[in-house]
Amino acid sequence: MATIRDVAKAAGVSIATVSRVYNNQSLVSPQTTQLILKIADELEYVPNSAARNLIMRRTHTLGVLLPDLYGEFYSELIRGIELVAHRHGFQILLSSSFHGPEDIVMASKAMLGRIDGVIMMSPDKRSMRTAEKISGKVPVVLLNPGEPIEGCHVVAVDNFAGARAATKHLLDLGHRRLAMVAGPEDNIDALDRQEGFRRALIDAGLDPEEALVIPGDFRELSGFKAARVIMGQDPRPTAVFAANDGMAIGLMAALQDKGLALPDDMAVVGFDDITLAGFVTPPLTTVKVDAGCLGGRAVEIMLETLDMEETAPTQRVVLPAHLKVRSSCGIPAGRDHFSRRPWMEPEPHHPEKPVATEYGDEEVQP
Amino acid sequence: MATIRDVAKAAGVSIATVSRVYNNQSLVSPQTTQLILKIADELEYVPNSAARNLIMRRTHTLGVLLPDLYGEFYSELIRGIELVAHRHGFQILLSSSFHGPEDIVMASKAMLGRIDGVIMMSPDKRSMRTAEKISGKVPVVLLNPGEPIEGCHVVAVDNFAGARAATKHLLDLGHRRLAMVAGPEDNIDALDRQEGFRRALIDAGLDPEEALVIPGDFRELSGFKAARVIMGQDPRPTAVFAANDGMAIGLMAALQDKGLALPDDMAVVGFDDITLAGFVTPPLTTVKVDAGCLGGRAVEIMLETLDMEETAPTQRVVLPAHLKVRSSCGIPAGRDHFSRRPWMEPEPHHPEKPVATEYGDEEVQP
DNA sequence: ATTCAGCATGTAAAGGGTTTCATAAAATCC
DNA sequence: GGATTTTATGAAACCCTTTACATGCTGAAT
Repeated sequence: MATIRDVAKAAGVSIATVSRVYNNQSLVSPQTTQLILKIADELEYVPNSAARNLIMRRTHTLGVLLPDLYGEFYSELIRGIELVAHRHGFQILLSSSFHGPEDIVMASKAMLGRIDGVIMMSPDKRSMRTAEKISGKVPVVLLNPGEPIEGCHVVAVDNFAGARAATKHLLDLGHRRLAMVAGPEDNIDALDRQEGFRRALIDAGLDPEEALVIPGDFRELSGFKAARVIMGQDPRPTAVFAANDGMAIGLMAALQDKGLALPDDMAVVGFDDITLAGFVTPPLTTVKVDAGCLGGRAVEIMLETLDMEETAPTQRVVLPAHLKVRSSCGIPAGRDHFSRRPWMEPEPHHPEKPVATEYGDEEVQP
Repeated sequence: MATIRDVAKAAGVSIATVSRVYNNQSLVSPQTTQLILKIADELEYVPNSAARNLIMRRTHTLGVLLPDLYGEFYSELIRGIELVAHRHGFQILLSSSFHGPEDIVMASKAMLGRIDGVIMMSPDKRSMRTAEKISGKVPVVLLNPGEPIEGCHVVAVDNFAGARAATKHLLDLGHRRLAMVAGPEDNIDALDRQEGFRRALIDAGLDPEEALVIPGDFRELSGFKAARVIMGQDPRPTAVFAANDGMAIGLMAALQDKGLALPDDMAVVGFDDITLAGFVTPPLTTVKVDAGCLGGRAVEIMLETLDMEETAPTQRVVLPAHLKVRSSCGIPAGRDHFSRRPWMEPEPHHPEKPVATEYGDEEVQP
């Protein structure tokens, strides 16, 4: 592969001049620039990025560490991250599917020197300690950490409030026997959502210990299987809150298979508002989590931090999780003459429409 | 940040010795190794990856260029890529959301020197030329290219055969007035699927020009909107083939909103077999495309190529697209006593279950 | 004519590692 | 006990760039 030296030799100039053509053309005379560009093209010369990274100490790359990639949540998260990063000329160095804290440490070490910052979402609280190690080297933005980590920015989703609102909605609709399909037991989001559920029950004067909580793993099938447990109850719950939409949809499928009419025989509420949630029948009432926004916001905070040379105070952004009422919870009074899918907008999530500009209603906590 | 020099100085050894501790411990005496490790730990020294990349000419990183990240297909594709890459200690340098061929060239240039190879999926045929430029520098694996490119490996999904089989299935069920919701008109997969649809009609002695083809963009909403066009036809089609599951589900939602009973009033078939396809009601008949496998296989071919120093002959792997019959096409005779979701397996797509070992039925073309 | 600013370019020193080759000390051999 | 091999370490070259500084040159100002 041609190097800057080959080009310099062929053009009869020094490597410094070639370098200047690629970095600051105004420093080189037009004729020389043209000549070098022509020769570089013939030689198919492309500056070696690793070498530039090394000397410039700027990589235009963000490290992204995620616990998993399964499901639309992560899909949208990465999409949001990539979209904003791409817009600023940044690339993404991705690592995922960790088996433990050591694994995640290894991955982050392998990134050092090749990234300008790290955006990480921890699978569990234990692994969160990794962030402390990295934060001494490069800026870190944490996604939904259980608790804040010294020196790291945080962007979080208000899982607790969202779950509480969703549960309250069911209670307001008159339901008294509620069940929940929970997420993975070591997952921070899942835990927060479960807490929100319990809190809403307490708020309503019910005993959260009496509510049926079925373990799940965020996957559709675990929701599907949960139906059997629910159907076996006597008295049977009248409403179910699933910790994410995937499980909610799995649950709905199973309930419908067993002959239940939704939402009349059973109200179901999910969490995340994946795209498909609006397209199942009945449309799923859920809590909207803008995963793309979560990622996009994290990148913006990272880029801000990178722009300032002095270390800035750590930011903490909490994105709201809004209840999105559709039909699966039982159509609220006064809504039944609307189209079944009135929330439909012209072009949701369209690539042209920047995720990053939709943060109007976020709440910033100092 | 501590460098190898700092560690060497603190330990009273040369940088060569420190380097050897991290690369080939057997070259250094146990005592010295312990000392250096201890000091490195105190100094929080981590070898700079950019510097290693530069001199070793090995980055343990794969560049991934994708047209978009929207939807479960890309989600699973990346997941498959990452899973196999991770297992071999590789990281992923991701770039996506391109606005044109120049954009994609820029991105790939920014990767050079930081990657060992490129896995790329082109948004359109035009951009495919980019692959030629890169292939001179690093190995390239193309995902679903329109036509093969000199010097590049190819992993493709048999979109044509899949679409043909899906359409044939509808025809075999007795349907004669078919409609299709097509994908983006410059998208290679979408085009192949449309061709498969046409071919099946021709096979059945029908005129493909008479079949209604509604434009779509692979998103749920475009399927939802297509329902209006379909309902406006007279005589109305009795079956619809959607170019992907997202649009199929959107379509089903709209048809059900309009009061149609599925599959009796209208048969619907999708493409991709996203996880949710099995959980909508009625369960969606579709063509299974294992996106994770597609990505995983691409990584494996890449790693094989990287292992061999001489240039190996380019491989071409075509992954089959199997028809997956569920209920949305009208339950075939003899199936109606089965559970509505008989295909449910214990733990589909579980992370522990390696995507890479499921290639039993792929077809390799020399 | 001299001085000086400004421009185009070259020289050489980083940047942080790996690795070849050389060297000295220790272990092995006869 | 001297020759030879093995082992542990160091010196320096190298990977490919960027950039501070030096140089020579042109043209304007004095």
